[in-house]
Amino acid sequence: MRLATWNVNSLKVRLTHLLDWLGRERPDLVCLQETKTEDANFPAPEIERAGYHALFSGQKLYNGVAILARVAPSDAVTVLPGFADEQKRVLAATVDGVRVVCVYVPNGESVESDKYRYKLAWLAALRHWLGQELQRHPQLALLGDYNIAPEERDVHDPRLWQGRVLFSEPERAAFRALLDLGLKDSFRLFEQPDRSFSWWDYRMNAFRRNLGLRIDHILVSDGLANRARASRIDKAMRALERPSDHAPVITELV
DNA sequence: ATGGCAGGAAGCTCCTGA
Repeated sequence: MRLATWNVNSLKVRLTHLLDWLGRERPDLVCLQETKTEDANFPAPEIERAGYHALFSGQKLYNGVAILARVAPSDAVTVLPGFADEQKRVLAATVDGVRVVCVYVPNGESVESDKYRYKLAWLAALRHWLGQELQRHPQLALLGDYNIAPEERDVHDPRLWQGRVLFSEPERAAFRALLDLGLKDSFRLFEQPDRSFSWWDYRMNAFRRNLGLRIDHILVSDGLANRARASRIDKAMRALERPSDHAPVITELV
């Protein structure tokens, strides 16, 4: 079973890239973030023609998440229980016996921002809910744009990013708190190239210079970790014309 | 160098992202 996550930064703009990529990689399951697409405008026919069922929870302008799966998903949830939120950032469903949770974690803007406090509160609510989900679903995967680089090796210049949003200690602590629930960072279960990142700023030729962060992750429960066989970042998608600023992350399970 | 680049909605500029 091949699991993937990709922040597409507008599904409308990235649809051709997505369909080409689905045909080439044939993932069994894909979590999308930043679809920026209202449900009424979701390109369900094109996705279905590519061989995928689609669940989606979107809104105009910002946010928006979707789950694409070759097997029909069931038991969908579109809200973070106990956390009133207008923003469409969560989608969970069961796919082929695996509980899949797709998240678009708030960016936070800066550590001084109200959005940063919202980010930390949101992450606390996610952790609380996931604790319950794991009790019910030992085979669980949490995929998405976490907007957190967990370790120094996930940041092109840790000294530059020290204390800043996406790499601040409270955010990294929130990430570790997710691991403490019994989740593993599937990318780090395998040997990886140095300076592996999943996001590069559009500006300053950041991609060409590989000035990136690894902020998109696939965490798997202990019940799934022993099925993991490989994980990688599909950096080539960031090199295309008119790319998303994020590259897809793919984890293979037996 | 708080710059730069991209998407969306609006409408010739602004907000947000990371």
